[in-house]
Amino acid sequence: MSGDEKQQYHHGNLRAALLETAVLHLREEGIEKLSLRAMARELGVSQTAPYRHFQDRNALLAALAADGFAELKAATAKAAGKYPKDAAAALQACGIAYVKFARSNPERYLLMFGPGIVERQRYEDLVSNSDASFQVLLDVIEQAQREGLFSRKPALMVANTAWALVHGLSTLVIGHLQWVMSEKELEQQISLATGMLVNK
Amino acid sequence: MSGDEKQQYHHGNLRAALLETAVLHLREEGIEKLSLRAMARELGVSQTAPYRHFQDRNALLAALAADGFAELKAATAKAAGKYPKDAAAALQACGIAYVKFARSNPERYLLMFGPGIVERQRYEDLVSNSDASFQVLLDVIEQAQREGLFSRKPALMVANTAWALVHGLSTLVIGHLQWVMSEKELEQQISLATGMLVNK
DNA sequence: TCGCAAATGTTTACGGTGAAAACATAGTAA
DNA sequence: TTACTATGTTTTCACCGTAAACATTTGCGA
Repeated sequence: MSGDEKQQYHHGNLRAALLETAVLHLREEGIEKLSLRAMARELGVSQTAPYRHFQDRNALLAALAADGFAELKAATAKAAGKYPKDAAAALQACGIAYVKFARSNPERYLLMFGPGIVERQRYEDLVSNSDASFQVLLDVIEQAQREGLFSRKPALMVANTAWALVHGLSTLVIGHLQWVMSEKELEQQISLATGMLVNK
Repeated sequence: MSGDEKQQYHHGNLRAALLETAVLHLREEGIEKLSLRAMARELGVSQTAPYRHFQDRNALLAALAADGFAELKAATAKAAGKYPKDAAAALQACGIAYVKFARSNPERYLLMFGPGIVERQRYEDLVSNSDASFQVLLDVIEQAQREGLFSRKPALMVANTAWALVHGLSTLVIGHLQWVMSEKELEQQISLATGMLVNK
């Protein structure tokens, strides 16, 4: 795109630019205030230009959430990958990475799991990215079962439980607790929680 | 007041009526679409009348959430009260009641814990009702510890874990899972989850 | 009982929003 | 060059939240 400042009719990369500034706006003002018009203004583009790239506001939010799930998956997968031979440790690392993601992207996390997007199932890659991020956790759990943990418990229910736990910790840590804590305390909390699951 | 249908200047009970129809609108359309004007119209009242009872839209939502927490507290307390001598059973019952509340009031639940309300701490009874509903769970946990469960673990962290678990199950059951299940399966899932906590 | 203040509604008005429709321009491939 | 397609723009509409000024009712103290 070069460095010259000429006013161009075509922005050149509006879609990406929209998503980028949307993340910023989301972080600073929350979902309710996120306005297509304001973003268009900020990008020096007409108020209806965004509609060339997203069917409507909801679609923009869905894309934002889909990206979020991709990042979440990457973060947890990376953490879990560090302990290929110790599923309990992997689970714990995974949980920590999960909650940290939520903690450092609170508004986006709430968008991903909140009521902000209607008819989510209509957005293919939102669904698939979401499933993929769950799969990471599921894999860890299954690995754990191969190592003898969670014996005689239905795998899926265990995975549900584990996910519920980290998801719950995340949403609570994000906004609804005074007991939000230091990095260190947070890790202890997560360790204790996941530890209770693996029965240590 | 009375039963005659005369057009009256004063509605008589606008505040309560607003909250009531807000619950309905919330259930049917979600928070984003909930509009003061639409509600006013539906109640046959001018579009600015609601502002006599709520400072702004946010305050209305806060009141709605506060009511929700009161109901949640009542539901869990009632469930827990059935097992005064068996904390593990009480915890389980409490969890089931909690998730069922969320499941039957999904939009409201998401309002209570989501980003829909800004500056929650500014609304006194939202904060106090929220705290009170947490207290129910905390009491059960402490009772459990007196019975010897969760030995040698910090009480607060255990409570956090328990809350995270039921909260996580709730939000997941509400909207983000295909594995949303029958009433029976749900209870099994919760039993397994809380069971894993109490180490059974 | 009267009268007045507070509570509750109404009218009007402003600026912001999502979105549809018709039109303009730029880039691309024949 | 020429036509097609992708991308922006202008204009327009129907909403929305909410502030200000005004009206009516109600309830309470004299």
